[in-house]
Amino acid sequence: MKRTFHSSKPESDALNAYIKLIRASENLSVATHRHLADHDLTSSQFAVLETLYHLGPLCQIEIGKKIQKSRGNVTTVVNNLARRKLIERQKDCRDKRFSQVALTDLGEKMVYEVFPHHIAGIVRIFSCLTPAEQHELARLCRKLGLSQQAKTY
Amino acid sequence: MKRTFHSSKPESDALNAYIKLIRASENLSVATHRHLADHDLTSSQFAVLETLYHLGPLCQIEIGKKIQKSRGNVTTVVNNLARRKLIERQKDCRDKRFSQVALTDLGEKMVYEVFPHHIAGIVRIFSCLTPAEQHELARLCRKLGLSQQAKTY
DNA sequence: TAGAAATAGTTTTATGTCAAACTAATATGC
DNA sequence: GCATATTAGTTTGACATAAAACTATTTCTA
Repeated sequence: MKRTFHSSKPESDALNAYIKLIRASENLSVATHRHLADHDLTSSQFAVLETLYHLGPLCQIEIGKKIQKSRGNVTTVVNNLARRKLIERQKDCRDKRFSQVALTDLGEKMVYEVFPHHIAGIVRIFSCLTPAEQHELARLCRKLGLSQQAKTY
Repeated sequence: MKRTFHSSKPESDALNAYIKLIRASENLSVATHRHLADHDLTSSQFAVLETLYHLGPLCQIEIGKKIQKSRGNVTTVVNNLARRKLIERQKDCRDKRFSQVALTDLGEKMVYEVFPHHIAGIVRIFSCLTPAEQHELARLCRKLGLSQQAKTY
């Protein structure tokens, strides 16, 4: 079988970079997810805990902006964390539409437990690249990211 | 608030590269997903169609290896594509455990319709990088990917 | 060759994810 | 001031995803 569409040079260059980047990112996700799963946390749950740790209590819309997820999804993830008493919702008295979401003591403890190992894992994975290579990778990814904000695909 | 864990230089280099790579990849996913959604296809559904187009009929285990997803997930995605008559399951006569999954004519038509635009979108996004930069990005991502296969995080 | 191990696939359970419809509260404009 | 916009959050429906338990079939092995 092995059919394929015709590819010009610019196409195959772009496609190759695309597939390599996607694969690298998927591998990173798998690795980090595996570690977080030891603490029964998903990536999104950890992202919420980490965000609240760094920035303090936030409303759900703000959380959504930080972790780049939809409103409905934030409701789900926050529900699952609240059920485990890792975070708390508090209705804002002034504007009852808002809920302030804050880490509980238990949630903070979880961040302390998980975060250092999380960082160490990432450092270990990236240690196959020299510092210069890490900078260059970051630069290229940033350039790629910026260019997309304008484009509609 | 703005609390943060202490970060050494190697840590912040790795973390910076990590976050930039994840973000770039997420942006790519959003862009491609938006296009595919116009044809009511998810990324996984398209990945299955594309794989079957390139390699011909495969069993579900093989599909799972190609698109890097679990057995159960392949069942789900294949079900959803089969419901729309884009693919067909055929029980293997020799070994009844296997199902050969093949594109239907309708599925092939879908690939022809979607693929060129899909490629064009990727090329457009990556056009913000020079060919040399695209090569370098691919090289760094590949290096990162390879290093992970050995490591347990 | 009969029982055990392995294999392909499905089902179940729990979570994530989005979009769209919805509710409740606040802000705006005439 | 009241009708209308907007905004924060929830709910719903459809799909994705993994892990684990399960079924059916085949292979291995003693």
